[in-house]
Formats: sequence, C-alpha cells, structure tokens
Amino acid sequence: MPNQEAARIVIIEDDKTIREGYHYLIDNTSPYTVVNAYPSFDVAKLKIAKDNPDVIILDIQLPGTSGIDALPQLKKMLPDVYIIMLTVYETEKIILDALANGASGYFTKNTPSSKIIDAIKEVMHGGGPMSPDVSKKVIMSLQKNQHSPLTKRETQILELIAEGKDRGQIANQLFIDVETVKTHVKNIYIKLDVNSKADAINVARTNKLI
Amino acid sequence: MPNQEAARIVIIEDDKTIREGYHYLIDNTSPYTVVNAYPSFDVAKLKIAKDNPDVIILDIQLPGTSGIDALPQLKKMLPDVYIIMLTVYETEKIILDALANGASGYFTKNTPSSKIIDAIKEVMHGGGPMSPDVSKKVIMSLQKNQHSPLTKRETQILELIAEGKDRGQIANQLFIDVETVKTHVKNIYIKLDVNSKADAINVARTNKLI
DNA sequence: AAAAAATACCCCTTCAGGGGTGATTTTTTA
DNA sequence: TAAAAAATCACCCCTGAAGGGGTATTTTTT
Repeated sequence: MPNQEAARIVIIEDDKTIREGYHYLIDNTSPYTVVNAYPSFDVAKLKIAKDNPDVIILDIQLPGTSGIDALPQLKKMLPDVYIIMLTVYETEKIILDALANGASGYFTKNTPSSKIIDAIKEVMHGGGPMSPDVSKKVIMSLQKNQHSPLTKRETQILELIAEGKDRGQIANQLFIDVETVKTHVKNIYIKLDVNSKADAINVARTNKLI
Repeated sequence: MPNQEAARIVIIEDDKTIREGYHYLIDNTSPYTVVNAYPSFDVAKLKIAKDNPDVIILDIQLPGTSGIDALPQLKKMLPDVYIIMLTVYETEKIILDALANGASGYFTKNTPSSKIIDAIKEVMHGGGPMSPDVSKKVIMSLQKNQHSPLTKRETQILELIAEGKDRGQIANQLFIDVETVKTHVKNIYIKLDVNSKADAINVARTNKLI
C-alpha cells in the first residue's frame, strides 16, 4: 500500500479549465500531489507508467481513445491504480460498463469539486465512492421488477432453471412430478414469449424478474 | 412528491441506544420529523401504514422478521417509501439482496451519524446513498474477472451461448462450422468443469468471466 | 360460482452433450 | 529462430433431455 497521505494523482481530462481547476484544487487544498495532467489518453499512455500514479481521475469523453476504452489499457499498465471516472454521461449502461471494466468510483460533473478530494481519500482507503445520482442508477440496475407476469411457482421454477437444474432435479426439490414441471415451463415460455431455457433466463434477467 | 423539507421518518431498530440516538439526532439537527420508532418489524407493521413515512431507517438484524424479509412487505404496504438499510452486516450477498429487494440506500453502522441526515436528503432527491465500504462491495460485484481460463474465442462463444444462441446460430455468426462450435463448447466445459450450457453460464457469471 | 393456479399424463421430434480422432494455424518460449 | 504449446478448426456415432402438441383434475383465489 502506498503512502495514503501523499498519494500521486494523474488527471486525464480534455477540458483545460476543468483539468487545471482540479490540478490547482488538489495541489493546494489536499495532501495529494498531481504528478501530471493530460488532455487525452493517447498522450497520457506514453508517459503515465513513469508517473506511477496511485489514483487516476479519468474523463469519459476524451478526443481519440475514450475513457471507457482507456480503462482496460490503464489497468494493464498499472494493475493497482485506482481510477475515478468523471463525466457528464450518466446512462446506466455507460456507468455499469465503466465499473465492470475496473473503475473504482464514478462521479458526474455536477459534483462539488471538494467531493473529489473526499473520493481520492475513500479509494485510497478501499472505498468505492460514487455521486448520489450514479449510485442511484447502480442500485436501480440491481432492483427486481415488482410486476412480474409469472406466478410464484413459475418464478420459483425459473430461478431453479437459471441455476442450471434440470426437470428431474426441479421436480425432486419441489416434491412435484416431472410432468408438472414441464407444464409450468411451458406456461413460462408462453408468458415470456420464448422457447428455450436460455431465452427464458435472458428475458427474465433483462426484465429483472429473477 | 411529498414535502422534501419536512419528510416523515420512521426508525426500525432493536438497539434502544441507537434507536433513541437517531430519533433525537434527526428531530433536533435536521428539518425532518421522526413520526415513530419501533424495536422490531413485527411491532412496526401494525401501525406503520398510519405513520405514512417518506423514509424508513431499517436495521437488518431485528428480533423476529429480519430487515431483509421486512423489505418486500414494507414495499407492499408503502410502495413509494424510501428505505435506508443500517446494519453491521456487509457481506456482498446481504447488501445485494437488500438492494435487489427495494432498499434505496445502505449504510454500515460505523457510518458517522451525521451522514444519515445527508442520506435522508439524498433519497428524498432521488439519490441512492451508500457508505464507501458498501459501494465498494457493490462495485466489486459489477467488475469482471481479468484472469479468465478461457481463450478469446471460447469467451466469445460462451457469451453467445449466454445470449441464448444455439450451435447453428453461433456457427453462422462466427463463420465457422457447427462442429467447430461443438469442439469449443466441449473445451469450455472441461475448463469450467461443467457439463451443460446452464452450468457453464452460471460458473462464468459467478466468476465474472462474462 | 368463476377464474386462476398448480397438478399430472401421453406422443413425437429436435438438439445438446459424451465419446473419440486428427489437421491447421497462431502464439509462446526456450 | 526453431520447437513446443495453445488455439482453432473439422468430422462421426450415439443417447438422453428439452421442447411442441394436446388433455384433464384438483386446489386456491377472487
């Protein structure tokens, strides 16, 4: 673990005002040091390994390689670096993609600048900071749909199918006949308008039924 | 949308000290009103509908019905209520279960009390507040495993299987023979130690390979 | 009393998966 | 840079489970 009190920060952000603003802010109102600030990933990648940063503040909408595409490359060059995304985009897909690809935190640009200092501190201590609007979207992506067309039994059976159980195993577990399982499965397929286990699971997951 | 400046709060928490502490704190240092505080869900459920709360602060480890089991019941009684979980548990599974079942925010009990006031404000404004340790776990649950035993081609085929494509469709899409797809699938099964599509998808998801 | 859900059975076709074999190409590494 | 390893490609046989079709009784809910 690097020195948490003097973490090395790199900023990758194309907007000069924002870039220099954060640079100044971090250098002067926090114990952290900005070792470099770049206007794009394509410029940053040539030198960033030498910068040896602990935390990278990374914009998504960069000229050339986007922040999302930069993520796996940064993780390969600097496996232990913490990356905080900073962007105006906040669609669920982009947020989830960024986090899936190794971002440690995610803030939208309407976040008060002082929160970024807190965020650096949090990632250095193993946290995963997000702005409230971002975490709201993350939470929504985890929530189940309350209005399922499936009955309780059907939902139960679909969950077992999703676990990889076959008809026989499901029948045993629920103390019902294999043929009954078949009937339920048929009804599930009709309701979800699919004709295979895989499709049923996908439709169910997409609509957060299971 | 209820009056955001005078939100009605209910606390469900069995520890008297914590319960009364939050009660006092919220009533005296925030614009919000604690309309009631209960030591368990089983007591709360009899009266909580009349309390008409905007936000419920809910402990997980309650006597009788647990906070997790209380979630769907509360959501049924009060569909628009915001629920902030407050607990010492912070395993990934419990956190994800709580959020999947309708919690709007999640804090561990080492969170400074003042953060709870902020959290109430955030949920009232559509945010999804979480403490850094919690959001870290949520983020980890979203991240892909960088060290997959599968080759690119195998990962690609497994993703198509997970989308519900059959051998023929995969062969067409990748411009290879159906038999080749079969060979790849066999190798995937050997590497993941499974013997069905469903199990392969599950192992892959559990280990975040796809 | 009617509707919805859960239960159970039969026939038939298609596809997934187990087993085995072997060639060509790409990538790694010694 | 040549040898070894890994990845990709292709084919055959056989069995069992999945899925489509239909029918019908009992239980639960409204």
